[in-house]
Amino acid sequence: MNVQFKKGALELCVLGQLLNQDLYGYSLVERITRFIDISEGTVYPILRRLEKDGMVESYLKESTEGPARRYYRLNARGKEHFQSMLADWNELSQGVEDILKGVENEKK
Amino acid sequence: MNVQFKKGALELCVLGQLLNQDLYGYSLVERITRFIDISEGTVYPILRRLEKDGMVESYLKESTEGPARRYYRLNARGKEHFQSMLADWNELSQGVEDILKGVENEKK
DNA sequence: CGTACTACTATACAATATACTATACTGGTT
DNA sequence: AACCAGTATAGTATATTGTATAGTAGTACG
Repeated sequence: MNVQFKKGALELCVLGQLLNQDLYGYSLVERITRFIDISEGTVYPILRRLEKDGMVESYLKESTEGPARRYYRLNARGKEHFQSMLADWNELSQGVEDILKGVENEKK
Repeated sequence: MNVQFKKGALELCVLGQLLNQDLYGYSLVERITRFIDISEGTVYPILRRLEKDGMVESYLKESTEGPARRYYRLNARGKEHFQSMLADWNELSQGVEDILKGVENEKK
């Protein structure tokens, strides 16, 4: 998979997952990896950045299956950010589609 | 528009435009800008990179409306590259869609 | 002489990949 | 009981790479 395509998209996916429930980093990796190849070393920096930028808040919770989990909760600002990113994403993917549209037609 | 989303996507758009006709840098900017905001300082590096990587060949052609235009022609390798990128793009955008799907449903 | 057309470059910025380190618990073997 | 492998979990440093910004410069035309 072209690496560059993922730029920004992974953050959008993380935000989308947090929209309806608090999740911890490792579970985000598991969830997203079902659809897009992503590694831990990518998710944690995203979460740190989101926290630094005031989009999410985090809290620790004990686990019976390993070390304590750090859950992330999307706050109001994060939700706005998600909506804004989603709009951009839709705009871009629509733009790409429009630009490539007709290529097949003209081809023959 | 989120800058990061465009990573890679602009190259895909350039390749798509060159699939059926040779074009020069400035015209690529004009064509793509109709759908996605892109500047000259972004297009020329992409073209240089594509040429360096053996995806396109270029040639000069005089113009009556300004300096000579450098046209770019997509070669066989470039066409393969486009198909490969397009597949990746479709895979990613499908992945993002799948991940975000259901978010609205769960919401209420 | 100003404006549009066209090519091109240098620098900075930002997100991801890679390749780690480190800790906690579980289950099996000795 | 002690050890060890494996899984779960959090985290970091460095390199790579593509785009944005802000230019320079040259040609044609009014």
